[in-house]
Amino acid sequence: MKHKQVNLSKNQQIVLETIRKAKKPLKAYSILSSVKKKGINAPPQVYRALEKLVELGVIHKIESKNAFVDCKNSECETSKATAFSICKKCQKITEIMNSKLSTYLTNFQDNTGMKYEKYNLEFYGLCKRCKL
Amino acid sequence: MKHKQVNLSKNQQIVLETIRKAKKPLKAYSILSSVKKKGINAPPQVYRALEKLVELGVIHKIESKNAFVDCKNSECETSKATAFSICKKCQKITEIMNSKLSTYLTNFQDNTGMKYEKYNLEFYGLCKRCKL
DNA sequence: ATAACGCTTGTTATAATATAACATTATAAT
DNA sequence: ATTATAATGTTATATTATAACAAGCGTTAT
Ligand SMILES: [Zn+2]
Ligand SMILES: [Zn+2]
Ligand SMILES: [Zn+2]
Ligand SMILES: [Zn+2]
Repeated sequence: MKHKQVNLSKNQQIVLETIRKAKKPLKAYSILSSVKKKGINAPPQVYRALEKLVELGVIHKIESKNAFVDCKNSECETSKATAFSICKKCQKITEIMNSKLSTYLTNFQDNTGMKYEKYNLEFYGLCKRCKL
Repeated sequence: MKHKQVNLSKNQQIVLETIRKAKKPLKAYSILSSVKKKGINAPPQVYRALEKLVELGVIHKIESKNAFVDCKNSECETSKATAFSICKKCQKITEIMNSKLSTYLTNFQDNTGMKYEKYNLEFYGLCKRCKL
Protein backbone atom coordinates (compact mmCIF):
# COMPACT_ATOMS: atom_id res chain seq x y z
CA MET A 1 0.00 0.00 0.00
CA LYS A 2 2.96 2.37 0.02
CA HIS A 3 4.39 4.35 -2.83
CA LYS A 4 7.11 3.06 -5.03
CA GLN A 5 10.42 4.87 -5.32
CA VAL A 6 12.00 5.25 -8.71
CA ASN A 7 14.45 7.74 -10.16
CA LEU A 8 12.32 10.31 -11.83
CA SER A 9 13.13 13.44 -13.75
CA LYS A 10 11.90 16.82 -12.61
CA ASN A 11 8.79 16.94 -14.79
CA GLN A 12 7.99 13.34 -14.02
CA GLN A 13 8.12 14.10 -10.30
CA ILE A 14 5.92 17.15 -10.65
CA VAL A 15 3.29 15.27 -12.62
CA LEU A 16 3.40 12.31 -10.27
CA GLU A 17 3.00 14.47 -7.17
CA THR A 18 0.00 16.16 -8.73
CA ILE A 19 -1.62 12.83 -9.43
CA ARG A 20 -0.85 11.54 -5.95
CA LYS A 21 -2.37 14.56 -4.29
CA ALA A 22 -5.61 14.18 -6.20
CA LYS A 23 -8.40 12.05 -4.85
CA LYS A 24 -9.77 11.34 -8.28
CA PRO A 25 -8.22 10.30 -11.56
CA LEU A 26 -6.86 13.31 -13.38
CA LYS A 27 -7.04 14.14 -17.05
CA ALA A 28 -3.97 15.32 -18.87
CA TYR A 29 -5.14 18.88 -19.37
CA SER A 30 -6.26 19.15 -15.80
CA ILE A 31 -2.77 18.12 -14.77
CA LEU A 32 -1.38 20.67 -17.18
CA SER A 33 -3.31 23.51 -15.61
CA SER A 34 -2.21 22.38 -12.14
CA VAL A 35 1.46 22.36 -13.03
CA LYS A 36 1.66 25.62 -14.94
CA LYS A 37 2.76 27.37 -11.78
CA LYS A 38 5.69 24.99 -11.65
CA GLY A 39 6.92 25.91 -15.09
CA ILE A 40 5.35 23.21 -17.21
CA ASN A 41 3.70 25.03 -20.05
CA ALA A 42 2.74 22.71 -22.85
CA PRO A 43 0.88 19.42 -23.42
CA PRO A 44 3.87 17.42 -24.66
CA GLN A 45 5.66 17.96 -21.38
CA VAL A 46 2.74 16.45 -19.50
CA TYR A 47 2.12 13.64 -21.96
CA ARG A 48 5.77 12.65 -21.97
CA ALA A 49 5.85 12.45 -18.22
CA LEU A 50 2.62 10.46 -18.17
CA GLU A 51 3.93 8.03 -20.74
CA LYS A 52 7.03 7.34 -18.71
CA LEU A 53 5.15 7.02 -15.44
CA VAL A 54 2.76 4.52 -17.02
CA GLU A 55 5.70 2.53 -18.37
CA LEU A 56 7.20 2.41 -14.91
CA GLY A 57 3.92 1.31 -13.42
CA VAL A 58 3.71 4.13 -10.90
CA ILE A 59 0.54 5.39 -12.51
CA HIS A 60 -2.13 3.77 -14.66
CA LYS A 61 -4.36 5.08 -17.38
CA ILE A 62 -8.06 4.47 -17.05
CA GLU A 63 -8.71 3.88 -20.72
CA SER A 64 -12.43 4.46 -20.68
CA LYS A 65 -11.96 7.83 -18.99
CA ASN A 66 -8.72 9.10 -20.47
CA ALA A 67 -7.59 9.73 -16.95
CA PHE A 68 -4.66 8.80 -14.78
CA VAL A 69 -4.38 7.46 -11.24
CA ASP A 70 -1.39 6.59 -9.17
CA CYS A 71 -0.81 2.95 -8.45
CA LYS A 72 -1.28 1.96 -4.86
CA ASN A 73 -0.30 -1.63 -5.44
CA SER A 74 3.30 -2.26 -4.57
CA GLU A 75 3.26 -5.50 -6.53
CA CYS A 76 2.22 -3.78 -9.71
CA GLU A 77 5.58 -3.16 -11.31
CA THR A 78 4.91 -2.27 -14.88
CA SER A 79 1.21 -1.74 -15.48
CA LYS A 80 0.98 -5.17 -17.06
CA ALA A 81 -1.97 -6.48 -15.14
CA THR A 82 -4.46 -3.88 -14.05
CA ALA A 83 -8.04 -3.95 -12.86
CA PHE A 84 -10.26 -1.10 -11.74
CA SER A 85 -13.72 -0.54 -10.43
CA ILE A 86 -15.44 2.59 -11.62
CA CYS A 87 -18.57 4.03 -10.08
CA LYS A 88 -20.88 5.22 -12.81
CA LYS A 89 -22.41 7.81 -10.55
CA CYS A 90 -19.66 9.45 -8.51
CA GLN A 91 -16.81 8.36 -10.79
CA LYS A 92 -14.88 6.97 -7.87
CA ILE A 93 -12.20 4.68 -9.21
CA THR A 94 -10.43 2.01 -7.22
CA GLU A 95 -7.62 -0.23 -8.29
CA ILE A 96 -8.60 -3.81 -7.64
CA MET A 97 -5.85 -5.79 -5.97
CA ASN A 98 -6.99 -9.34 -5.88
CA SER A 99 -4.43 -12.05 -6.34
CA LYS A 100 -6.97 -14.66 -7.38
CA LEU A 101 -8.22 -12.40 -10.12
CA SER A 102 -4.79 -11.45 -11.35
CA THR A 103 -3.61 -15.04 -11.30
CA TYR A 104 -6.69 -16.10 -13.19
CA LEU A 105 -6.25 -13.45 -15.85
CA THR A 106 -2.50 -13.68 -16.13
CA ASN A 107 -2.82 -17.37 -16.84
CA PHE A 108 -5.85 -17.07 -19.06
CA GLN A 109 -5.54 -18.70 -22.45
CA ASP A 110 -8.09 -18.73 -25.20
CA ASN A 111 -8.17 -20.98 -28.22
CA THR A 112 -6.58 -18.56 -30.70
CA GLY A 113 -3.02 -19.37 -29.78
CA MET A 114 -2.33 -15.89 -28.64
CA LYS A 115 0.19 -15.25 -25.89
CA TYR A 116 -1.04 -12.53 -23.56
CA GLU A 117 1.50 -10.22 -22.01
CA LYS A 118 -0.71 -7.59 -20.51
CA TYR A 119 -4.31 -6.89 -19.67
CA ASN A 120 -6.51 -4.13 -18.43
CA LEU A 121 -9.90 -4.74 -16.88
CA GLU A 122 -12.44 -2.09 -16.02
CA PHE A 123 -15.56 -2.86 -14.02
CA TYR A 124 -18.45 -0.41 -13.91
CA GLY A 125 -21.16 -0.23 -11.32
CA LEU A 126 -22.31 1.61 -8.26
CA CYS A 127 -20.09 2.01 -5.28
CA LYS A 128 -21.22 1.33 -1.74
CA ARG A 129 -22.28 4.93 -1.15
CA CYS A 130 -24.07 5.43 -4.45
CA LYS A 131 -25.90 2.13 -4.18
CA LEU A 132 -28.00 3.38 -1.28
CA MET B 1 -21.55 -16.32 -34.78
CA LYS B 2 -24.25 -14.66 -36.83
CA HIS B 3 -25.30 -11.05 -36.87
CA LYS B 4 -28.01 -9.70 -34.68
CA GLN B 5 -31.08 -8.09 -36.16
CA VAL B 6 -32.44 -4.98 -34.57
CA ASN B 7 -34.54 -2.10 -35.84
CA LEU B 8 -32.04 0.49 -36.81
CA SER B 9 -32.41 3.94 -38.26
CA LYS B 10 -30.89 4.85 -41.59
CA ASN B 11 -27.67 6.32 -40.25
CA GLN B 12 -27.29 3.53 -37.75
CA GLN B 13 -27.56 0.98 -40.56
CA ILE B 14 -25.03 2.79 -42.70
CA VAL B 15 -22.52 3.01 -39.89
CA LEU B 16 -23.07 -0.58 -38.87
CA GLU B 17 -22.61 -1.89 -42.41
CA THR B 18 -19.38 0.03 -42.71
CA ILE B 19 -18.07 -1.51 -39.51
CA ARG B 20 -19.16 -4.98 -40.55
CA LYS B 21 -17.44 -4.77 -43.89
CA ALA B 22 -14.17 -3.77 -42.30
CA LYS B 23 -11.70 -6.41 -41.20
CA LYS B 24 -10.23 -4.18 -38.55
CA PRO B 25 -11.68 -1.95 -35.87
CA LEU B 26 -12.60 1.41 -37.32
CA LYS B 27 -12.13 4.84 -35.83
CA ALA B 28 -14.95 7.32 -35.89
CA TYR B 29 -13.39 9.66 -38.42
CA SER B 30 -12.44 6.80 -40.65
CA ILE B 31 -16.08 5.76 -40.61
CA LEU B 32 -17.06 9.33 -41.33
CA SER B 33 -14.92 9.49 -44.44
CA SER B 34 -16.34 6.15 -45.61
CA VAL B 35 -19.93 7.27 -45.28
CA LYS B 36 -19.67 10.73 -46.78
CA LYS B 37 -20.77 9.31 -50.11
CA LYS B 38 -23.93 8.13 -48.41
CA GLY B 39 -24.85 11.56 -47.21
CA ILE B 40 -23.48 11.55 -43.71
CA ASN B 41 -21.49 14.72 -43.43
CA ALA B 42 -20.62 15.55 -39.87
CA PRO B 43 -19.07 13.91 -36.80
CA PRO B 44 -22.17 14.07 -34.60
CA GLN B 45 -24.07 11.91 -37.05
CA VAL B 46 -21.45 9.21 -36.77
CA TYR B 47 -20.98 9.50 -33.03
CA ARG B 48 -24.71 9.33 -32.41
CA ALA B 49 -25.02 6.20 -34.45
CA LEU B 50 -22.03 4.66 -32.71
CA GLU B 51 -23.45 5.46 -29.30
CA LYS B 52 -26.72 3.75 -30.11
CA LEU B 53 -25.07 0.73 -31.66
CA VAL B 54 -22.88 0.31 -28.60
CA GLU B 55 -25.93 0.56 -26.35
CA LEU B 56 -27.63 -2.13 -28.36
CA GLY B 57 -24.56 -4.33 -28.17
CA VAL B 58 -24.21 -4.77 -31.91
CA ILE B 59 -20.83 -3.08 -31.83
CA HIS B 60 -18.24 -2.56 -29.11
CA LYS B 61 -15.75 0.16 -28.46
CA ILE B 62 -12.15 -0.87 -27.95
CA GLU B 63 -11.36 1.71 -25.31
CA SER B 64 -7.61 1.59 -25.59
CA LYS B 65 -7.81 2.22 -29.34
CA ASN B 66 -10.81 4.50 -29.66
CA ALA B 67 -12.06 2.12 -32.29
CA PHE B 68 -15.20 0.17 -32.97
CA VAL B 69 -15.81 -3.44 -33.97
CA ASP B 70 -18.99 -5.30 -34.65
CA CYS B 71 -19.99 -7.93 -32.16
CA LYS B 72 -19.84 -11.47 -33.43
CA ASN B 73 -21.16 -12.97 -30.26
CA SER B 74 -24.86 -13.67 -30.43
CA GLU B 75 -25.04 -13.93 -26.66
CA CYS B 76 -23.64 -10.48 -26.15
CA GLU B 77 -26.83 -8.46 -25.90
CA THR B 78 -25.86 -5.13 -24.50
CA SER B 79 -22.10 -4.73 -24.37
CA LYS B 80 -22.16 -5.44 -20.65
CA ALA B 81 -19.48 -8.06 -20.54
CA THR B 82 -16.79 -7.72 -23.15
CA ALA B 83 -13.31 -9.10 -23.60
CA PHE B 84 -10.85 -8.61 -26.42
CA SER B 85 -7.44 -9.71 -27.46
CA ILE B 86 -5.32 -7.14 -29.20
CA CYS B 87 -2.16 -7.89 -31.10
CA LYS B 88 0.42 -5.23 -30.34
CA LYS B 89 2.09 -5.74 -33.67
CA CYS B 90 -0.58 -6.16 -36.33
CA GLN B 91 -3.41 -4.63 -34.31
CA LYS B 92 -5.64 -7.60 -34.98
CA ILE B 93 -8.46 -7.53 -32.49
CA THR B 94 -10.61 -10.50 -31.59
CA GLU B 95 -13.58 -10.62 -29.30
CA ILE B 96 -13.04 -13.33 -26.74
CA MET B 97 -16.05 -15.51 -26.26
CA ASN B 98 -15.33 -17.76 -23.38
CA SER B 99 -18.12 -18.68 -21.05
CA LYS B 100 -15.82 -19.61 -18.20
CA LEU B 101 -14.19 -16.22 -18.35
CA SER B 102 -17.44 -14.33 -18.59
CA THR B 103 -18.98 -16.29 -15.78
CA TYR B 104 -15.94 -15.70 -13.65
CA LEU B 105 -15.95 -11.97 -14.27
CA THR B 106 -19.69 -11.49 -14.12
CA ASN B 107 -19.72 -13.08 -10.70
CA PHE B 108 -16.56 -11.42 -9.50
CA GLN B 109 -16.86 -9.58 -6.21
CA ASP B 110 -14.18 -7.64 -4.44
CA ASN B 111 -14.15 -6.51 -0.84
CA THR B 112 -15.34 -2.93 -1.45
CA GLY B 113 -19.02 -3.75 -1.48
CA MET B 114 -19.40 -2.60 -5.04
CA LYS B 115 -21.98 -4.20 -7.31
CA TYR B 116 -20.58 -4.64 -10.80
CA GLU B 117 -22.95 -4.27 -13.71
CA LYS B 118 -20.55 -4.22 -16.58
CA TYR B 119 -16.96 -4.89 -17.43
CA ASN B 120 -14.54 -4.53 -20.28
CA LEU B 121 -11.33 -6.50 -20.51
CA GLU B 122 -8.57 -5.94 -23.02
CA PHE B 123 -5.67 -8.35 -23.38
CA TYR B 124 -2.54 -7.33 -25.27
CA GLY B 125 0.01 -9.62 -26.76
CA LEU B 126 1.20 -11.16 -29.98
CA CYS B 127 -1.14 -13.11 -32.18
CA LYS B 128 -0.27 -16.49 -33.63
CA ARG B 129 1.13 -15.02 -36.84
CA CYS B 130 3.12 -12.23 -35.22
CA LYS B 131 4.58 -14.54 -32.59
CA LEU B 132 6.65 -16.43 -35.18
C1' DA C 1 39.20 17.04 -22.26
C1' DT C 2 36.07 16.25 -25.59
C1' DA C 3 33.24 13.82 -28.40
C1' DA C 4 29.37 10.90 -28.58
C1' DC C 5 25.35 9.21 -26.57
C1' DG C 6 20.87 8.79 -24.30
C1' DC C 7 17.52 11.15 -22.16
C1' DT C 8 14.91 14.98 -20.79
C1' DT C 9 13.33 19.54 -21.72
C1' DG C 10 11.17 23.55 -24.10
C1' DT C 11 8.35 25.27 -27.82
C1' DT C 12 5.21 25.85 -31.69
C1' DA C 13 1.97 24.00 -34.33
C1' DT C 14 -1.39 20.72 -35.60
C1' DA C 15 -3.77 16.23 -35.66
C1' DA C 16 -7.27 13.35 -33.88
C1' DT C 17 -11.18 12.49 -30.99
C1' DA C 18 -15.55 14.00 -29.20
C1' DT C 19 -19.45 17.00 -27.80
C1' DA C 20 -22.61 21.34 -27.34
C1' DA C 21 -26.28 23.58 -29.06
C1' DC C 22 -30.01 24.40 -31.92
C1' DA C 23 -33.35 23.83 -35.74
C1' DT C 24 -35.87 20.35 -38.27
C1' DT C 25 -38.03 16.05 -39.54
C1' DA C 26 -39.54 11.33 -39.04
C1' DT C 27 -41.59 7.65 -36.18
C1' DA C 28 -44.30 5.81 -32.58
C1' DA C 29 -47.75 6.01 -28.87
C1' DT C 30 -52.14 7.75 -26.95
C1' DA D 1 -55.01 14.30 -34.51
C1' DT D 2 -52.10 15.23 -30.75
C1' DT D 3 -48.35 14.42 -28.27
C1' DA D 4 -44.16 12.41 -27.20
C1' DT D 5 -39.88 10.18 -28.53
C1' DA D 6 -36.21 9.39 -31.47
C1' DA D 7 -33.40 10.58 -35.34
C1' DT D 8 -31.42 13.98 -38.44
C1' DG D 9 -28.76 17.95 -40.29
C1' DT D 10 -25.67 21.64 -39.33
C1' DT D 11 -22.25 24.80 -37.39
C1' DA D 12 -19.16 25.54 -34.14
C1' DT D 13 -16.19 24.28 -30.51
C1' DA D 14 -14.15 21.48 -26.80
C1' DT D 15 -11.07 17.89 -25.56
C1' DT D 16 -7.37 14.70 -26.11
C1' DA D 17 -2.98 13.67 -28.14
C1' DT D 18 1.12 13.91 -31.19
C1' DA D 19 4.63 15.72 -34.77
C1' DA D 20 8.61 18.08 -35.38
C1' DC D 21 12.58 20.49 -34.15
C1' DA D 22 16.03 22.87 -31.21
C1' DA D 23 18.51 22.86 -27.02
C1' DG D 24 20.41 21.25 -22.56
C1' DC D 25 22.42 17.95 -19.31
C1' DG D 26 24.73 14.07 -17.28
C1' DT D 27 27.33 9.77 -18.36
C1' DT D 28 30.67 7.30 -20.54
C1' DA D 29 34.19 5.98 -24.19
C1' DT D 30 38.18 7.39 -26.41
ZN1 LIG E 1 -1.20 -0.74 -10.03
ZN1 LIG F 1 -20.24 6.14 -6.32
ZN1 LIG G 1 -19.90 -8.82 -28.23
ZN1 LIG H 1 -0.50 -9.88 -34.92
